[in-house]
Amino acid sequence: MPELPEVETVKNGLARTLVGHRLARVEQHRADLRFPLPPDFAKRLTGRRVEAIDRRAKYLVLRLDDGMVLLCHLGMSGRMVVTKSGKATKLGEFHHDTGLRDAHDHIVLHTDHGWTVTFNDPRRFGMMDLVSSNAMHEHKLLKHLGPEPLDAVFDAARLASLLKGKRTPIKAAILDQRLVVGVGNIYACEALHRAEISPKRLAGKVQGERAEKLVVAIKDVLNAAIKAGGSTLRDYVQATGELGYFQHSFKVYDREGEPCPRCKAPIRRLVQSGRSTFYCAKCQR
DNA sequence: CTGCACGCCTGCCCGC
DNA sequence: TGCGGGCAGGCGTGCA
Repeated sequence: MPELPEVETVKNGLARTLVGHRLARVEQHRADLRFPLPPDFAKRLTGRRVEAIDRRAKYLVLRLDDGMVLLCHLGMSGRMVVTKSGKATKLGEFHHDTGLRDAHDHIVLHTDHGWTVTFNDPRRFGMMDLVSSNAMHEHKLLKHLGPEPLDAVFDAARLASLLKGKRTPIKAAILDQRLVVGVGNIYACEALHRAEISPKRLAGKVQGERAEKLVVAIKDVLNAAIKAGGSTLRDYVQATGELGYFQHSFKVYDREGEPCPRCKAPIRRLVQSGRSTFYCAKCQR
């Protein structure tokens, strides 16, 4: 489910349920997700109070009352399903009154006030880890991450300098989490369309005016998507059951053959480093 | 160092 | 109806 706007939406949904509450019981149904879960994972979470929930890049950061942090990444197909008394609040199609568990419900957190948060991830590209709060930014998976795109420090000058001399296509560059975090395949396509930049343009040649337009496009598209509650694809459901609706605002993503909303030329699809890119060959240069 | 293909998984959709 | 191929919001690894 996740690019930055979806993770941000999940974060907000989880915060309402978890912050200020203790994890009275934790179910762990697998030893590993993408990576092995740490030893005594469920045991170490049990009894902890969730102090706050943050986001870094596409990682959820649950701050616990013992100075530890629960890091979660949703991968491609991970979801957090919030339920009460074993029933979905809405639309949680696999949480029936019977209490039957879905085959991909890997971790279930039960709070001290009768709510559950279920991490469900069919493809298991997601991850969870426990790390001390102090050491979090030195975590192997976090230490090379680039700037947050919505931070003020991420501006045209910063982007231009990050791209300078890069010989990869700009589409690949903005997907690279070492350059800037949070932008995934959908929002990369959408941001490049907004900025009228071809996904094939050499990253190093996105400078000056183009870098300015791209920074604005990235920030605008992410902010608009957050406001819409993220994008809901293939019937996936957000944390509390509400559906994000930004997918209705896609200009190019998954719209091959449809007319470009700006110039009416047909949207094209191409594959770059193994991933679909959707773009308008006429107005993106 | 850089850029890119591959693999990790399951599920769904399409064409035959 | 069944089956195979291609595709899917991510990212670490290993290769040239």
